[in-house]
Amino acid sequence: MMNERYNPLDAEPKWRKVWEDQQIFLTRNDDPRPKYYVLEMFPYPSGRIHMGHVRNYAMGDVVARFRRARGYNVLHPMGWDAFGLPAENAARQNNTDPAQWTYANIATMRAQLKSMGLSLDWSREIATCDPSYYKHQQRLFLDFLKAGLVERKQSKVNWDPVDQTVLANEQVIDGRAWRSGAVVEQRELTQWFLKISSFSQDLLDSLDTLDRWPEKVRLMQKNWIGRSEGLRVRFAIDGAQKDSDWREIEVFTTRPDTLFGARFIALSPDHALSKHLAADNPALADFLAECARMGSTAEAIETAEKRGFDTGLRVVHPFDPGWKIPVYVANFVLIEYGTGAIFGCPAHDQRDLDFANAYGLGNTPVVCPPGQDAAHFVITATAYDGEGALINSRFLNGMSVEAGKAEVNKRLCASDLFGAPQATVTVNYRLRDWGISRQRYWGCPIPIIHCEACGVVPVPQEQLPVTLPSDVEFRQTGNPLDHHPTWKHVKCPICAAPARRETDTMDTFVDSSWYFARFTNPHLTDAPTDPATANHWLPVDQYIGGIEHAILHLLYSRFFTRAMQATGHVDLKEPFAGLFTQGMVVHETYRNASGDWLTPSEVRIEADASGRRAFALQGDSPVEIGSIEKMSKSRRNVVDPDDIIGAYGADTARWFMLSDSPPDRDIIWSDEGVQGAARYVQQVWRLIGDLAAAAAPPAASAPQDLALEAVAVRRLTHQHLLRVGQHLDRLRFNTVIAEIRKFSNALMGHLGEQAEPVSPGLAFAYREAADTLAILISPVMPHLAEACWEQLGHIRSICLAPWPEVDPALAIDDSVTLPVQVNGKKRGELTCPRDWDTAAIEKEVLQLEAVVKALEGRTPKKVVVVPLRIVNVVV
RNA sequence: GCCCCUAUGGCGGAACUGGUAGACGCGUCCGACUCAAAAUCGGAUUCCGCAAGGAGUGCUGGUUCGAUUCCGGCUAGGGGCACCA
Repeated sequence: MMNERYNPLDAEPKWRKVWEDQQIFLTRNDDPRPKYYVLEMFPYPSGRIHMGHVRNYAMGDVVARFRRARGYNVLHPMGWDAFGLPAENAARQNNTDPAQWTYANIATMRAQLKSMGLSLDWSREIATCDPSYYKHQQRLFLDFLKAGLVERKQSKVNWDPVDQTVLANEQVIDGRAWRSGAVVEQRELTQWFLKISSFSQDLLDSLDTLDRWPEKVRLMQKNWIGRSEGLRVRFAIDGAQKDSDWREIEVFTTRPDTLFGARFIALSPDHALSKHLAADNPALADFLAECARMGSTAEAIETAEKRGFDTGLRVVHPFDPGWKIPVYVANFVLIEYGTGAIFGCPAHDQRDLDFANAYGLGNTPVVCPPGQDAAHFVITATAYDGEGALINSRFLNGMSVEAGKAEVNKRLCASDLFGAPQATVTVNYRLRDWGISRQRYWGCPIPIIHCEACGVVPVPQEQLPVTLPSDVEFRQTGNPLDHHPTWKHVKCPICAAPARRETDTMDTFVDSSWYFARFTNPHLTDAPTDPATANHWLPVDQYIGGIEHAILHLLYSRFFTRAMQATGHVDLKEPFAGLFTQGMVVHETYRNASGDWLTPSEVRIEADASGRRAFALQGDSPVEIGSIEKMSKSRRNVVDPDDIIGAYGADTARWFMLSDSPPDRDIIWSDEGVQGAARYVQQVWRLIGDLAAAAAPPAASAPQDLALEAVAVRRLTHQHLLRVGQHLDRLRFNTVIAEIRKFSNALMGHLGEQAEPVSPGLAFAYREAADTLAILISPVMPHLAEACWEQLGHIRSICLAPWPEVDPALAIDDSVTLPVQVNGKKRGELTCPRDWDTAAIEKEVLQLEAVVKALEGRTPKKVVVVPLRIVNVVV
């Protein structure tokens, strides 16, 4: 018998070498088995992996290994989201080359990921900063351009004054830049846009088909797309010339039912009419300038008063030619949404009420809440936006809000203003087009040439890739490509005249919007994808990553897949059939008396019945144990994966990462927990050793008659095999681990009670149990599983072993133990054959001593028998 | 402000579609081994109670033979959106 301790630090590298030498995780595109594509969000090569990566990739690897054992041809690739600002910042600080910095980081992190024992097909590795990748991204851009999915337009953009670049709306959080944290300014620039809004409705509708996505993510995307149905209404400007450009104002409203409550029209300061009027009205021009200066931070918006400027214009109410309504320019009206103009109904919209109260415009209640007296219902400081009956609204009086909307829609769509319908029913979306221009060096160049004569000219496909120059200067602020002496000067592809390259590069979210497709044929040189292969592998069956990408990355990828479908690169709409969002890794924080944060490795913990205390290793002074928070450099509550793997091995780290907490919730990293996992590694090793000593040879067949205890062991095996498989299917890794521990606990208990010698039947049962245990742990602890497998006498890698089949006859007991309740309180148990009918159970239950006692002579009113579950005697 | 999610022992959490609440682990306590410690192994561990027994899944009401699970009302914590008309 061999009961030496298992040494993961020796064993793990050995097994990884075996996998690599035998190319076990190489995936062939022409493998005939059913496909399964599992993908974890690829990392940004920041320098080192962190515990969040360990958790993410451990989960994906369990899925990959489990599916492989279940007979699937698994695609499980890895790559690098390698463009982005940190490389440029490092270049600026240390005078290094962004490419060198990035590739050095990749080398470090690749080695770290390999030390985790992930079953990745490294032959498919890609880096988005490599010309062999971004060449195809440029091709996609040009194809999208041709298909009308790209637009160049002047637009008001979010400008990050620190990073000196443009940000998408999604990258502005509380008025601040998502990366630099700077307060974002508004600027007018010409930008490239991807027309994500042309898919608004489809992106919304298809959310319903994503039944293996978290409800939360679908809801967030739904809100982000922000569909609202309403009416565009054209108001004639009072006294305007018939043929004037400024004879009407169009507004968007979702409350046409409140049209008789209108008190004003408000234009956005950026509305064309506002600017037109300001041209010969200096006071208005001043007001517009003031609005432009106003910050867009959350606080600024929160505290900003509603301010307006009376233009002096009046419009005509669409239902009453004699009713004139004043036109204001108001600071709270957004140019980007709807038509950039609204009609104000103060009684039923809080913003409108605030504005009306500030300018003495009054209000007319037109919706009367249920139970209120219409004659006495007044609005003063709080608008009413609920349901009710319409009042003060002529032909709408008495109608519900819903009916009123329908009536107004019907009438206004049918009536005429200047030869066109006065109103149209429309749908508005909050989702806006995706501005991708960035004034940065370390990104994918936009393959466009600007020519004085020919205008905007796409770079001809055969000239792709447009590569980044390597000799760049980072000491100036702004875009290094713009400062480069030669790079941007080219000949126009059409007329050969001197022309200028586009110096903006693409938002890095573009890079990650199609990498999952590239993995299917990653080294193809003449096209982004080969559609047959891409269509075979896609969609990704299981995608795993952080919830922080719920909107940005996932929505962009959904758009990109549609755009790639429209341009013939793939033939599907939804890239990710299954999505799983894992929780963060969190840890206690430690602070010494002078308020400095300490890392976990600088702290010693003492615990007894009175609680836990911490002391600094240096000086042994007491340390305050603070709140549990996401691992971060600022709080120093980080644990380095290298340290853990170096001390305990990868299997222990993986096992602990997946135990305890449900995978979608945060997990608290604790040293005690890791030690528990390390203990279990040794337990399994001992148990397998003991079982191996008593087990039948590999591939032995079952003896004819099995003794009772042999059947009992087989039942244990098949019952736990069944449950582990069920939990794995549902990605419930914490309960997977609990079931495996239950199984090994039961086997240890059994082995402890068993007297020598072992019968042939029992030897067979041990063989089955040990083989099964090794396979059950193999997705989570692959190195240990290999060592156990070898110990059990197997020659080929456990990675090639099929997942055992559950024998239903063994997985299901033929007798059941039913809890017996009297009036809902448990009083006893009844063990009976599985197939007993209700009547037999009822009869037996009423004779149970505990039941008779609890009845105290009373007659049962009713006996509820739930088959295989419970019996309840009701008195 | 609007929308959503969550709440179970000392701690992380388990409980399939309404059916024995607390699986599995961590911690703690007791014991074995040891000169001793570590490691390891065995036992106990929701609360009250010596016990019989009783109470118990944030609070509160309801549906049900039976509720952690379903419904209504609250409280607390977390998240998303936010002058979106």
